[in-house]
Amino acid sequence: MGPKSNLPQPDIVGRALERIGKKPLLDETCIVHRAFALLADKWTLLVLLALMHGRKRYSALQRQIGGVSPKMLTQTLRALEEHGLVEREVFPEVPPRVEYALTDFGRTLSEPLASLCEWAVEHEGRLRAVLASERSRG
Amino acid sequence: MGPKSNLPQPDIVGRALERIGKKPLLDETCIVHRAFALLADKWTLLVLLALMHGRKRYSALQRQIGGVSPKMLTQTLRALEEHGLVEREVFPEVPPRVEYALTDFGRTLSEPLASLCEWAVEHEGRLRAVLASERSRG
DNA sequence: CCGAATCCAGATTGATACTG
DNA sequence: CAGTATCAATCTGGATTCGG
Repeated sequence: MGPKSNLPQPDIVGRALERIGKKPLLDETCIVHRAFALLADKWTLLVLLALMHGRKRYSALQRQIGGVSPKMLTQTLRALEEHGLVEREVFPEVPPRVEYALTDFGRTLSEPLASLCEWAVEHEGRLRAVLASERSRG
Repeated sequence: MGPKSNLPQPDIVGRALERIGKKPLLDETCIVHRAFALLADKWTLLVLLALMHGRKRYSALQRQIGGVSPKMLTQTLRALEEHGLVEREVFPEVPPRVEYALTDFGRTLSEPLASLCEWAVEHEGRLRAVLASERSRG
């Protein structure tokens, strides 16, 4: 986002870490630590990713995110709503309809999320191998 | 993987999602779902990020990652090792020394991780506000 | 009918003490 | 120094139930 592009080193992580500040690293007041605490959750990233496609109903989310129980989906959505990343809209209809959508703030996560997705897709072969060997050992 | 680069829209997420495939979205066989399951853990991202700086000893990691207990640090490191993202090296010395470092595979996560860090730093103000209001409500 | 709250069993996490 | 053991606490998820 920042037009700060004349840095000599191509070390993307180094650059990002420099921007974090001069903290030792990752102590609990560090914003990166805090941010990861919000996102690094079993369902949160998947819900955000699902909503990147656009506004969705509760039941659509439940169908698309395989394995999520209604309880955890609701819980995850409520947390995202509290954090200002997702908006919840209730339609007073019968049968009831509830829709969820990313807020503007939520949409700012599209780049990091897409980056993670691309990583997963790019390394699918190795990942599947890792996961397979993990299962065989229990 | 496919060199499919003549898409008209600059929608980074849409592009990433298209590259995931034509799956409905995020079912449990989807590699994105699987990959997130490996990474979306309370400590995993922080440990990986800490190791982006370079090779580190166990105690250095514990000091830098505020709040992590030895049990969870060991558990997280062992999982990362099993997944091929981190390498563990034991030096037969007294006192004992164990060092951890990212593997080549682990380093492929530098871009997504940096992207997340930049997001956190860029939105630090709003994030801190969100976290503050969360604490006040319990 | 759809969205969500409750209850309870099982898994996960964490603080602390301890060992090689 | 680098972990393991132990036990308490928290979190998770599925079944069931409720409410509009």
